[in-house]
Amino acid sequence: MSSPPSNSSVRPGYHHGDLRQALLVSAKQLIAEAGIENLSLRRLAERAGVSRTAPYHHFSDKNDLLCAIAAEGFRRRYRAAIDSFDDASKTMQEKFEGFVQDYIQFAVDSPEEYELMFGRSIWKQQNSTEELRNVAYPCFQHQVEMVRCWQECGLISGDNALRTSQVIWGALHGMAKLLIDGIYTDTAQIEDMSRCAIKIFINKSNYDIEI
Amino acid sequence: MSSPPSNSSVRPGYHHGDLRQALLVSAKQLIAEAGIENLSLRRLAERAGVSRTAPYHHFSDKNDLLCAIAAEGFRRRYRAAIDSFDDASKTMQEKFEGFVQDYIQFAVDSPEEYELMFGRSIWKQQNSTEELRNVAYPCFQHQVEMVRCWQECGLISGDNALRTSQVIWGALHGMAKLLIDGIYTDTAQIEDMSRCAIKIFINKSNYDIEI
DNA sequence: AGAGGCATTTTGACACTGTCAAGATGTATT
DNA sequence: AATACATCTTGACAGTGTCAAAATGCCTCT
Repeated sequence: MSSPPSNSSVRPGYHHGDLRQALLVSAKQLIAEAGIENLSLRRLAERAGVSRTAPYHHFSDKNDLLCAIAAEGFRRRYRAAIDSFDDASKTMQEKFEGFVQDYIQFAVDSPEEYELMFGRSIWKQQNSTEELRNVAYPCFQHQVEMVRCWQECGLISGDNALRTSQVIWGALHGMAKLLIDGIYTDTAQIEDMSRCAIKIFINKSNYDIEI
Repeated sequence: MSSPPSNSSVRPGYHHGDLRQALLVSAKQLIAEAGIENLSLRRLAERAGVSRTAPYHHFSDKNDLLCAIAAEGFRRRYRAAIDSFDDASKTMQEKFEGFVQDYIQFAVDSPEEYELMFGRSIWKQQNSTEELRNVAYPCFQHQVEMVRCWQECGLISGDNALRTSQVIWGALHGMAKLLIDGIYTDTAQIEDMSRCAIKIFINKSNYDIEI
């Protein structure tokens, strides 16, 4: 078969081929293995077979690299969220329940990636790249719009979608953080916690279908 | 006046006097100024006027130092929480509202201390000291007990105090984190957010007093 | 084809960091 | 006074992010 024109990682273009992509791949791998705090550009370079400072011609900064990885994650999450919410075969309540459970599950399944995407390191001060903001903010905005829908159909009470969304996201983010940071140590409670959160946020009058 | 026997920081006991205490004080100061990630034992030692490795005779580790500071913070928070909840002049609803607002306010006022106490660095893996756990867990437990009270008096719905407490704490922790980590950038919304959270968590039937 | 320009990579260096091993210093106890 | 012990210092090692300058290879233009 002839190689497809869009894919990379095979053609040796210049010196290395596609260092930028290789670095991103290795970085994600290293982060998943040992956590963000154990990611070093030097080891990354070594693993890619280049010298210590080679990465600096593809990322201005270590922070820049982290932002790029996070941006990738946001793009993926955004698409998944949209696909899930636009699934016509699901009721509004199912969509909300799915949103809650998927959110927590993502954090628990990929704690290091979650830590990177929503952690302070890339958001603190002026650390966030413009690219990161451009892809993350729509992702956040989408959550507000979903909450607005759930409010309009009566599933969730309240009129201010932004405030309500901030509280709900806060709850999911907080539970996720407490879990993956090691404060909530009993991971067997995850499902129960999610259910409890759903119960609290959904209008009582609408919540007589389930168990 | 003769110096009181309990206080320290004045008497030059051995070489330095009370290095351990001096390090804790300087560390808290440095953290408040520049954040946890910018705290280095070396600069700490320099500021205390001792050599780079002197701190290692009072703390086995950098992590050990951080845990000690966090433990101090938990002791203070625990006392404040108890004092507030045991205040007989406040209604149950006032206590809950105070709990929510105080929690967020503490995080916003002392973001670096909050980050240290509830951040991953001291909780991840086996990082937490036994001393830290011994003082932090009762603090967490107290929150569960408060929620149980609020449930028993009908202010908050649900029967499982632990689960409900996990969700409520999660929400507060999440909102606090999103604020101090720089994802929620508009700090003017703090009060509104707190109010919205209170409204969501309090039983609707009980919530006809306020505005 | 040759030459210049440019992206890419490397080597060297600097200023940091946490932490260990040995030795020196002072305090307290016998 | 001598010995034991806590405390502190010096030196060293292995890391880290990042900059400056030099080297290398690819592409394009003449």
